[in-house]
Amino acid sequence: MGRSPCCEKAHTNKGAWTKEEDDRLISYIRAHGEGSWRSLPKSAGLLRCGKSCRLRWINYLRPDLKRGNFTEEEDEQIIKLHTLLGNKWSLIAGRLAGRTDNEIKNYWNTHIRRKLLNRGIDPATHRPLNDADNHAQDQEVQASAAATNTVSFASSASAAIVKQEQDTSFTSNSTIFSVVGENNTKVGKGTMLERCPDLNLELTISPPRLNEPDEQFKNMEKSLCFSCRLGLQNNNHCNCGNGSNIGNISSGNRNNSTATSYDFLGLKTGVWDYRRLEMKYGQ
DNA sequence: AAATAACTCAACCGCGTACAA
DNA sequence: CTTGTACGCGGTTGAGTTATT
Repeated sequence: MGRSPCCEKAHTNKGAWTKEEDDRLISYIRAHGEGSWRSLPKSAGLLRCGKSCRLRWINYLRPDLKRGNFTEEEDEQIIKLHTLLGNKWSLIAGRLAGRTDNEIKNYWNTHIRRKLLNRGIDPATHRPLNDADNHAQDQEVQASAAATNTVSFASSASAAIVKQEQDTSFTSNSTIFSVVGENNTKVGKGTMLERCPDLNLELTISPPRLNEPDEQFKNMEKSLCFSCRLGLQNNNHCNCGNGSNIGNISSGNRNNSTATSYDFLGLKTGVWDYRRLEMKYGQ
């Protein structure tokens, strides 16, 4: 299928935006709201392509943008989210108020990458540098792991870094969602990984586990909410009390036996929404 | 002070996907 | 079901800025 150009290339400005263009865009969006990017430039009297307008608004002009330097907390949050999601910058940005995907992507490439390299961690895999042997071992074990329907959250990166339980399965009433390590094994509660196994951290949808989990894992599953299991203890979606804030369970009654939906990584989710994730991220 | 290397980040480009016709 | 359009995303580029020699 042929693809039409996103806009008329002729008669459009390119490069840096002028103050006047910014003002026009801001006042137009204030009056008419976001959206209809293709027709916006003409309506707003801008000689820009719609795509360019959208980008300018989202990355620079939006009033809710934070701007300014990233804090240490934000750094760590980005690293943690990148461990889970890989280069899904928009998803990562969704978890950081006032930050854009472009901003985070740039910041990752210019600062955090270097920071991780200085720590001796490969920013692409979150594994210690020169860890090829371990990787081969992990792959071997993975080959024997049981097959499940898989939601691949990150195709390339996705390796867990220390201080995070490898098996972050949680039970949502009738369905078990598992975020499992590549070697499909669990590490006891409180165990710190001394090295970074090449965790795939794929979200899997599978029937409830039949075999009895270890006692310590039963306890862990009872005491930690999904948010905490993802290593996001400090976010405002924690609802188990182990994190800092009251959670954000949208169905209201946490103990209700009916389906419960969670605000997962900024996406209002329930059982069906996980399927949407599968469609989007499944390979 | 000048040259140039390194860095930053706004903007661009191409592709994939959702959706309407 | 097919086709066309619009949008959103991730990778890349390059102009401007800062640091170093």
